[in-house]
Amino acid sequence: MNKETILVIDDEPQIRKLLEITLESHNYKVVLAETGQLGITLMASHNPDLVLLDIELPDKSGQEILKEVRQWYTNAIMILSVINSENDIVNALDNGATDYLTKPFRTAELLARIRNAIKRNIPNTIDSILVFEDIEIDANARVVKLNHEILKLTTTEYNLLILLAQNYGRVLTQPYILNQIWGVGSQAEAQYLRVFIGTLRKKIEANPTNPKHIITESRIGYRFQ
Amino acid sequence: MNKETILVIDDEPQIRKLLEITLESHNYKVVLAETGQLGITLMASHNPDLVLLDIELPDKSGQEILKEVRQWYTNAIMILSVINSENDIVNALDNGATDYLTKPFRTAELLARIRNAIKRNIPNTIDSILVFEDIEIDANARVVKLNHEILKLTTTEYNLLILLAQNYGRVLTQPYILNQIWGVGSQAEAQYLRVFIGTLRKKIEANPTNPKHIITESRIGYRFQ
DNA sequence: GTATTGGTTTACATTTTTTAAAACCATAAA
DNA sequence: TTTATGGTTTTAAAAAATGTAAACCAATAC
Repeated sequence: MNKETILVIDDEPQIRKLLEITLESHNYKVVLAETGQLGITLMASHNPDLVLLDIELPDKSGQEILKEVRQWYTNAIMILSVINSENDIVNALDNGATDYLTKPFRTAELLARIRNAIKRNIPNTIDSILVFEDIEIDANARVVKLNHEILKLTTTEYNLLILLAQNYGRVLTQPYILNQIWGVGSQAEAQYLRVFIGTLRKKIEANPTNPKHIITESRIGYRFQ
Repeated sequence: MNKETILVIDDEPQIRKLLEITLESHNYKVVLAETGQLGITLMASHNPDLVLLDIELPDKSGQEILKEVRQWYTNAIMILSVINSENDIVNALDNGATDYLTKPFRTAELLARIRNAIKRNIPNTIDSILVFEDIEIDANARVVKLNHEILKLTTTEYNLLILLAQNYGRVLTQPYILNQIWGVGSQAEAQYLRVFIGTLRKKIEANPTNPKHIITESRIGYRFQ
């Protein structure tokens, strides 16, 4: 499964570093922002599963950010703050914060509250469905259909197809594909790729010998269309 | 609009009285319980919008209550406790508490957290009856029928089936299922899942060796159809 | 106390997937 | 025609994941 992404918006470098290390060691993907404005941009571009938001930022107050982003951002926003005033807490919660934790926080509690908050996120219903003539890929459900019939693909086959399909029309080089699917340092295993391209073609091409979807670009790589 | 109902489970009469007055003056309907056992009964009969649960009760620990009722009660449960130990907080949240507030609490903060928690309740009974060919699931009545015959399912079997059925057509990863059914940190117990998938298949599949409903997606998880 | 029920564990058989190697094919350059 | 290059197919072996039966244990009902 994909790692969950957490965006940290805090102006203190030490806090950012601390959170980055803590969260990454618990298998989250971490994105950092130093200012509120950058934070908002990153929320829009990365759509993180959770935002850790410092309420006091140099450029913009956390309360303002909350009001602004709650128009379109629906995942969890947890406030981290040195301020323990009741007024701030009430305002933050009423402005749409999911939770409010005062600094200094305890790590295990923070992590438990993060798990809790992410669990309550409303699952994204915008189905990312890609359709290419007879092939239909629903990345959300992890289901691929050929002529409306569900196809059985192995993990590697599926990952490869997704990679190609998400870059349809574009030639992906062999080293790039190998790195994406088999990880770094697998250039030597260029042979695997041919094997899996072969099995994929057998499953999705009407005529595997004369492929319509997975096109070989000799000496370069492959292209999906 | 109908008044929102809050169930208070606490053994101290002064706290009950205080909460009753505070909450009623903010236009909530309040139900009181002195013991854990009575609290559970009232949760079942009144289905309150939120439960305020003291973690230390004479007859039953709040943690036990949490584990027990989270099988069927989905609205918010807020823990109120004099205990401020990190361990208790983490356990409560991982056992399904919505929030954890230490006594003495501040009234405005409590009210803001209550508003916040109730807002996040998942509205009930939207599509409580699911039908898949020979299988009929009435989540409201907690009844599953196979060819119009009522099936006897254990709690775990039922929860697993509901989880799969509510996400029909979508592949659910093993870690996700484990977290949903057995709680946080149960990835190690991947074996349970196989056993229960097995027993479920025996009960709902015409031919358990060649399942039509619960499909295995090797290395990923399972899909219901 | 005994029986029953449901959840947990263990052990092992079975199946699926991945890796690896080798044989084979097609095409174009020498 | 031969050789080099890249691509495809087949097969075998290894590794990993899945399924199933049965033993075990705790809680509850009788």
